Amino acid sequence: MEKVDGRRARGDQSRRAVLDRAMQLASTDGLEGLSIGRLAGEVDASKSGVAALFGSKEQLQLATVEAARTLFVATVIEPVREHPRGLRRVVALVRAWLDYSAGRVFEGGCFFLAASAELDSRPGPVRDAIARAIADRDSYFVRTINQAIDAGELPGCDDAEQLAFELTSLVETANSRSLISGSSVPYDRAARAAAARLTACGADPRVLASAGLR
Amino acid sequence: MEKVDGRRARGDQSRRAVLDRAMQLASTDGLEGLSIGRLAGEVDASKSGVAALFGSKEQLQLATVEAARTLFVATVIEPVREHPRGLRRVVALVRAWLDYSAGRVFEGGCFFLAASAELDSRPGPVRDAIARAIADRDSYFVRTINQAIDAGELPGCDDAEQLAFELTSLVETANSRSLISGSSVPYDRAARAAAARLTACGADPRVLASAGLR
DNA sequence: GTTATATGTGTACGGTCGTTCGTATTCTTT
DNA sequence: AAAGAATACGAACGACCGTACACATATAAC
Repeated sequence: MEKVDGRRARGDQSRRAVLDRAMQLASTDGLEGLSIGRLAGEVDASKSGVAALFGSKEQLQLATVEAARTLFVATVIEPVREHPRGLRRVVALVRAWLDYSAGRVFEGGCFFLAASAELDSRPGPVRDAIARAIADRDSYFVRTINQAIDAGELPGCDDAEQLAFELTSLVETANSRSLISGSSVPYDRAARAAAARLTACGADPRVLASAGLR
Repeated sequence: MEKVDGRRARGDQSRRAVLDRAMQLASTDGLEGLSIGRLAGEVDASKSGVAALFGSKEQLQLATVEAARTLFVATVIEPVREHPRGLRRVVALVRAWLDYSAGRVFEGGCFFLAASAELDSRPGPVRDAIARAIADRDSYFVRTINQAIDAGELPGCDDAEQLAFELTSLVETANSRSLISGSSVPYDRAARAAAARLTACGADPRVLASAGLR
């Protein structure tokens, strides 16, 4: 007998509908490009209604970032956690991250890369939220790599942060280059480079191949 | 006896003043964030005057991209061309590119990375201009690497495009990570990774060290 | 049943935007 | 000297923006 608050339930549903659109819009037009009026039109609601649901544009942007974060975790992180700790999970993460980008879970490619580039130099709560999300993602990546190192599956690697930086750079550049050139080749280049980098660290080629990293 | 057109000379000077500000503004607030009125205020001109100088906002954006391209060439490409062809020039390019980003020639970091991320998914002439500038820069990079390969200075490298992609990804990620985290560490990571990547190709460590790539 | 709370709508306000028009001024061309 | 072109300005336009307020409605809490 869960206590359901019909008001909140309805409101949450409306918020979700708006946020679903807002994430896509923000990934292509930027978080600053979000417009309450336009958003309201796209979900068949009134402008003042949408404004009331979020309070202000900045709060709408923050909610959009949080929704994107949740979607990223559900799409990339959660599935990866089903792989065993160690190298397997590292390569699964790289593969899932590339697929998330290439699969255009967000119309405009990786949400956080777009948002980061947009708000890079614009101080404020929204920028801070983006920075935090990226820092969290980074630290998860580093932890995952460290588990592989601890398991002895990357004997040639002594700096997890450095390796994380390099693998991240491949994924992110594949994303942006694919978008601007309209080609999927960058994803192949990134996968190939990631495989080579991990091989140089002594990773088992069979594990790499199992994730399609060649 | 050069024929000077006082009108055009004056107009060009005004345009230059506007574009100098526009490049900086666009690097932080985006090309879409450019506003004719705001720009006019910052160079002490009238809104309609600035509008007349460029015709339309889109033409102002295109002129801004062209100005940024020229500045990039003057800052990064030209100095690098004074180094001899081959590996020396490759490492000089990587170093100059990192320095251009870290030195904040544009307040918002690399202009083209910011513009590319912003206009990724927004078809139009401005996006096309960005895409062209990036493609040109890429092809120059590939050509430079091929010269080193032809000179036998990268015996372990058989795919210049792949190497260019990887080095580019390091520079660009150093840029964006430095901006969002407010740290210069990413530049060190990128330099270290670039050095390792080139060393793996058989590059002379002394040449790498001469450009501060370690 | 009454009061409080959350969702929604309609309307209006002040502000900024890009663009246009009329006009004055300066410089080039003829 | 006259005509034309390029700068520059001020004013005004219509459109959209975020926000605020009044108000109606539905649900929860008491």
